[in-house]
Amino acid sequence: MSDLDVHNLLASHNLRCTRPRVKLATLLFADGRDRHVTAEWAADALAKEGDEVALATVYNTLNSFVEAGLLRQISCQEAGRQVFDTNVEPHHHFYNEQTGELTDVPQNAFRFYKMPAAPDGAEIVDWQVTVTIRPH
Amino acid sequence: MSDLDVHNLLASHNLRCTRPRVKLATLLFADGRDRHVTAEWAADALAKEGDEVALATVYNTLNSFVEAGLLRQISCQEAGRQVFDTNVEPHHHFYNEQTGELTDVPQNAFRFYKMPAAPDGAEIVDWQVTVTIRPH
DNA sequence: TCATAATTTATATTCATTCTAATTAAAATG
DNA sequence: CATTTTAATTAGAATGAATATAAATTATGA
Ligand SMILES: [Mn+2]
Ligand SMILES: [Mn+2]
Ligand SMILES: [Zn+2]
Ligand SMILES: [Zn+2]
Repeated sequence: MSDLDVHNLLASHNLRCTRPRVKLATLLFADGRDRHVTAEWAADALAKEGDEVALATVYNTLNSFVEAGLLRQISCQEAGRQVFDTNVEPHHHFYNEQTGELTDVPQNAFRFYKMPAAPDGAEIVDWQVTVTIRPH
Repeated sequence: MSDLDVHNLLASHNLRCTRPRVKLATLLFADGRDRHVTAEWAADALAKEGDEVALATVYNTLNSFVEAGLLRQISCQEAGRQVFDTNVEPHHHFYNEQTGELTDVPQNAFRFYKMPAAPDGAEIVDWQVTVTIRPH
C-alpha cells in the first residue's frame, strides 16, 4: 500500500490526513495482513521505527478508525485491555491460551444445522465463535 | 441452599468458612440461578443486605472461587471489567448489545456439521459462541 | 495567505484491579 | 478450653489501562 493509497484510505473515510494517522494506517493496513493489536503494541511499534506518537493519540486514532469502520474492537480474552482487529468482516478466532495470540478463522469455517432462536423480543444481529487452542 | 449446604460447598472445595465467603456463596449460589456478575455488583448487593465486605475481599473471594472451580471468569464484551459466571459448565451466551446483559445458551443449542481444524501443533480445547442480540 | 475547525499532545484524572502489611479470625493442636 | 498456627480480611496505597482537559499545532479550503 503506497503513500497515496494510505492517503486515499483516510480521505475516503473522512479522516484528515495527519502524521499519526498515516503512520498508524501504514503500520496496520499496508501489508493487508490481519492483525489483533493493542494501543500499547501500536505505540511501541511506531516508536521502534522512530515515529513517536503520543499514547493518547494512538488511542484517539484507533478509536477513530473503529468509528470509521477501518478497525473493529474485539473483547474476547485478556480482559482488561482493548484489542483492535484489522479484519472488519464477520469472522471467528482461535485463541491460543498459552500465548494469548488471536488468529482469524473464516466465517464459513463453521456450518451449523442447529442454532438457538433469539429470545422473545430480540433479534440475532451477529455471532462469533472463540476457539481456544493449546499447543501440544 | 441452606447454611449447612453453603458450609459444605466451601469445605468440599477446601475453602475456609469465613463470613465474606459464606455471604458471597449464598448470594451467588443459593437459588441455583445462572449469574454473570462483576465484583462491584456483588459488593453492592451485599452492602444492600447490610453485609458490608471490603471490595478487596470481594475480589479475593471471587478469584478464590474461580480457582476452586465454583466460578468461571468470562471475558467477552464490556472490555475493562471482569465478569464471573456461576455456570462453570461449557455453554454459550446471548449478549444484549443494548443492556450489556449476558444470558446462557445451552451447549447443545448449537449443532455443527463443519468445524475448523486446529492449526498445526495445537489442539482445540474449547469453543464458545457469543450471540449478539438486539431488542426490537 | 488566512481563517477555522480539527488534531495532537503533555498532563491530569478516572476507574478497575491488585498489592501491602497490619489486624483479625479460623482451624488445628494439646 | 486455651494456645498456637496459619489463613483471611481489610484500609489504604499502588498499578495500569483508558479517557478527559486544555493549550499548542496543523490540515484544509476559502
Ligand atoms: Mn480477527
Ligand atoms: Mn454463563
Ligand atoms: Zn496523505
Ligand atoms: Zn460454615
